[in-house]
Amino acid sequence: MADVARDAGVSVASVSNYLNKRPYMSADMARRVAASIERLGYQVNSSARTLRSGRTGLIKLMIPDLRQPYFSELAEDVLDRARAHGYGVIVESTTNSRERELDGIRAMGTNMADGLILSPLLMRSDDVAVLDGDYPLVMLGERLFGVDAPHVIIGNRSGAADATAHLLAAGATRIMVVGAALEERGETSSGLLRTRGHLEALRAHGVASDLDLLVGTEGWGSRDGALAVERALNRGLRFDAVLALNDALAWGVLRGLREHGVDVPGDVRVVGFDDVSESSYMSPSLTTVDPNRPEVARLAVESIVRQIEAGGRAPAMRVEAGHALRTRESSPAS
Amino acid sequence: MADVARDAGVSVASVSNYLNKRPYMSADMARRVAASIERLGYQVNSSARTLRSGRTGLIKLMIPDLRQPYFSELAEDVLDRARAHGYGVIVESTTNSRERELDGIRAMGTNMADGLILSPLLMRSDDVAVLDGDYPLVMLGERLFGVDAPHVIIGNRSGAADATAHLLAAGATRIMVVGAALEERGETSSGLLRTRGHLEALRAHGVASDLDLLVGTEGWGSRDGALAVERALNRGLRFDAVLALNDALAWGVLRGLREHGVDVPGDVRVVGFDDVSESSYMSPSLTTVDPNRPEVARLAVESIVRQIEAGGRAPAMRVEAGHALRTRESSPAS
DNA sequence: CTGAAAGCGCTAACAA
DNA sequence: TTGTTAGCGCTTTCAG
Repeated sequence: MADVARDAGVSVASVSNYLNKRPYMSADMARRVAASIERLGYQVNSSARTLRSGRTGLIKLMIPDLRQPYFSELAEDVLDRARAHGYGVIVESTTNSRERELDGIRAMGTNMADGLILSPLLMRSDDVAVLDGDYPLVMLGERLFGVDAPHVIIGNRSGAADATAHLLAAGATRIMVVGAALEERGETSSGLLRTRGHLEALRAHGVASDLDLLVGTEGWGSRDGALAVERALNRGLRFDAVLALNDALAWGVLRGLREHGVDVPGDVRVVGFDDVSESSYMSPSLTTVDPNRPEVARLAVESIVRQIEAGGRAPAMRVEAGHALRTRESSPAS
Repeated sequence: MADVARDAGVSVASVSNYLNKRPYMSADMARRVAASIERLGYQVNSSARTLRSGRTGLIKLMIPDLRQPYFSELAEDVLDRARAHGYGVIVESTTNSRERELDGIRAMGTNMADGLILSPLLMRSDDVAVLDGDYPLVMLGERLFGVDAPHVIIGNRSGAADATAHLLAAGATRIMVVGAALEERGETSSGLLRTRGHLEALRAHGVASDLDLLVGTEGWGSRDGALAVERALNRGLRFDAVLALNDALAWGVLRGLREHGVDVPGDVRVVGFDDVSESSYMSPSLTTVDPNRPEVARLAVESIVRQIEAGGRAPAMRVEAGHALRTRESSPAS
């Protein structure tokens, strides 16, 4: 920078002013500085800028697993919005490890990033203390409401309820829920919330629920969905519809049913959750709940940027992204 | 840090020594420093460390699109290997924009990251100059060999050749290639290389190639695959096998065929490329070329880390990750 | 083995 | 409007 200043015959401060687009600069000086920068091929050293200004220009995004299409698509959306605001993104996948999740959060103390967008999966409510701090933070999903920071929530309950209502309207009487989760010591999770939404819808429609139809899975991948169907069919479980709690599970369900000669939607209707892009191209194409991922990303990034600019964490609040049922072949509108 | 030094009754230099695990420290001092750090909850400020040491502890990963399962799985693998070496990863998706690709590369001049792992998509050979520099760099894929840096290549040609040989052995005579690319002013691309591998295999087996069977697509998503089949069928193209140049295309192909009542593998066999995890759970499950993604990630990260530790870019060289055909239902072993 | 001190390159008061 | 200058918090010689 000193070189540029010398070359342009101005002070380093003026170069800094130019770089940071500060007002009150003669057009002439701006021109000269610009020319010198160009000639010398100067580029700011971001570490120095960071040390002095306290800003890294980086947002940290922590998600459970990039291999889940839902999260990779979300990450892409976040990258996109962040770039629009001039920020880079450090992506961290917690790979379903609670320790990694906690470590990643603790690392915020080293000022590697200006803010954190966190989609927690395994943290427990007694872990929320690690999130204490004044750095900008946005929580994604509906977990951990004890945290005093903005939450961008998705319609887990209402989305699942809509999906269930849709199946009931189509005449389903026995809906198997794949990926279902039941109350676990006060913790919330997408699975739990979606399951709950489903049960609420059943109740609202006066349909009795059958615990046998709530099928838990180890993970939330296609493999788990296929396995769940396999096992259900083998033990003679009767069902005329499946609500898979995410699309990857639903793909596996479609495959599992197909393998057993069960026609979709003829014999069994299937609905997923997430509206991952490939779901339109399954055969049959998948009816699913669209949680409006781009909106989630937009709200999250905007909040984090606002907090960064304001210089600290914003108080707890909830914004919801809205959702919609995408009706396709696996469970056409009745 | 000064606080810690004061609290422990030592100099800041000793604290720094402790932090950086330098040798020659009395066990007693180490203990005291550790205790003070613990008590004060001290965490190093990475910007200051970076400014002074010139190392960010960050690797930049540039890929075309996180929504492509191939790239999100690759990114996850890279994240994993990088973490194993103590590095964080700044992910940048170039979203199929050449300008963005170039901008991202230029930003390396600001020392935001210690090294760059680049999977180029749209750069042209006349753009390679932007990659000039001494910073650690690893190129992914088989493009841009003019760049003087290590390349981790995948078996595009040989993988496609194997897939083709497999189809021919199964009795296929007319193989439609979906996503095919032909020579374009000296540029290489995965599509081109895979197409070339296919043609080579045809030739090796004495099978005439029919240009009509080389079908280009706009993108490489399921949608493009489904459209390609749709159009081929509509214009009466005859084929008894499909080589889709990536799995997402293949999924679309499976759907397209299914919609038209074409049985897979009975009427038409289908093979993909990438062995993305969900491909095992399509119905039928997809035969595909496994490019050994984890190995690609491992080689890339190890090379970049080695370069970072050596303090600069390594000379051009090629390491290949190896590949294997995964035979599944869409084209069983004959 | 430990401490003192000189910057890394930049930004932001403050002065001019 | 532009210039001077004091650090940001750490690492790293170099002395002791």
